Amino acid sequence: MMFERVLIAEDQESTSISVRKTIEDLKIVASDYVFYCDDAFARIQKAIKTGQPFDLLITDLSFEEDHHVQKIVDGAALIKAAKDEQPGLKVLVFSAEGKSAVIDVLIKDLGIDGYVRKARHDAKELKLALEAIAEGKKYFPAQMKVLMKERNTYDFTSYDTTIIALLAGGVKQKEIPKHLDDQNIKPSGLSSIEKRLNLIREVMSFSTNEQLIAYCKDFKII
Amino acid sequence: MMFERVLIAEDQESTSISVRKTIEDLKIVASDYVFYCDDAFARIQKAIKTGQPFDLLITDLSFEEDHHVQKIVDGAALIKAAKDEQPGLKVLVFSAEGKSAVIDVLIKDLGIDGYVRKARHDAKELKLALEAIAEGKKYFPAQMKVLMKERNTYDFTSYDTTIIALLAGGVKQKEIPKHLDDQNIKPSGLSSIEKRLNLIREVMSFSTNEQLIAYCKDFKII
DNA sequence: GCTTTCCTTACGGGAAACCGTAAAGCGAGA
DNA sequence: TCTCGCTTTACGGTTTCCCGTAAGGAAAGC
Repeated sequence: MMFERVLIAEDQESTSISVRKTIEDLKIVASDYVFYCDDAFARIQKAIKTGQPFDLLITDLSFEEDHHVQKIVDGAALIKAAKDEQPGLKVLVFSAEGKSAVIDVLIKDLGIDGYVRKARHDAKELKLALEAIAEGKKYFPAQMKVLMKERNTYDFTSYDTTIIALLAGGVKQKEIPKHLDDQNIKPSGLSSIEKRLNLIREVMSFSTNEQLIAYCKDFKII
Repeated sequence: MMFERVLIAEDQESTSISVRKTIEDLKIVASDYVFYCDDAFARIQKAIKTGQPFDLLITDLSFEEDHHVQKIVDGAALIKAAKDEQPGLKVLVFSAEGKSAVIDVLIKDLGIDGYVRKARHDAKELKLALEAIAEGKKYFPAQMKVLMKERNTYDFTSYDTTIIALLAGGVKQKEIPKHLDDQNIKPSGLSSIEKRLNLIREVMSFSTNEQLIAYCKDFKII
């Protein structure tokens, strides 16, 4: 049983058009689309009030900022808000984002039903995902699992990425303890930070912090 | 006088579909589309041989790698190869890339005719760009000029990027002179390298090398 | 030929980062 | 409460990096 009412939140007009086309191909007539998260949330609320809630939300993750100031600024926040309002709402994420950590959170914390990466054959995948979710299944493509494995050379904890992000932001090592204290992150001792960095470099066979930063940028860890 | 023969190089199927739709709306019937740069180049060559060369190439910048190994891996290289083969070919870049100094290179070195950023209203912009280029004009939206102004004034020389790339590769500063000597790059003195890095950091208001590496990765300078 | 100027290199003091070791904290369990 | 085990911190010695100054060297101009 295919969906009846679908909402598309996607800021790239060109992508939005394609998604709508895919939806139409599946004979779904009651779809709606928006370019801003706040609009999406408003539509969801209104649909509930009028007794015709959406069955499915298809949303991007990153929305570009513009003059139009928004309360909800990205897809993750939109999903959270939407689920609070309508827990049974199915959610399909359609994004160019490839970072496994991000997607992991979406699955575990927000309970999304599917994920399609913007890439070659994404339109076909979108269709497959819609069909799968309509049948009550989840849809997470194989290539994603591959990505998760490939990136597993070392598990960067949020502690690691915090430190690395500070370094990349120009903060000197010996000043990192202050920053961590401000955020109530422990351990905050300089030695602990040194040790942690040393461990990471050793495991990854890096000789310098510069190399580490380059790696993290390449793999979108920060 | 609108284009007659248009080639679309875009790896995201969903985006490709939209671009094709826009093209059709403009009554262009002889369009062709591909998902890989190598295919695009082959089509261009073939079209020349059969006496029906393309008028316009619409291309993305970044193409995702997959099992299919390619000689040409990104849009910039494709444009270069295409222009070598057919100097008169008009080129419109359609990409999500927003900040990069790469765009500057595209305009100055590759002589592209237009640039449309994947964002809200990109489909409408695409249409405007096509009309402008068809009239022999260039199309670079206002928002990009702002970005170009905001862009940092520092020009990274190939010397700079060589050094920075070495750092990002894990080479220690004091070992860089050897590497430069091996490549017959002068100056190779440690002091010169230190001075150079110091200058860059000062101009860009960076406090550490880590921050510099992060910046260069973000802006695809290395 | 001889400055002048600019660029490169050499050197040295001081700061930061690196790394091993030892001490201090802290929770779990007897 | 005390001990055990683990984690965090503190503290040195060493290396590397940072940065100012001065010496060397080549090209341009008079």
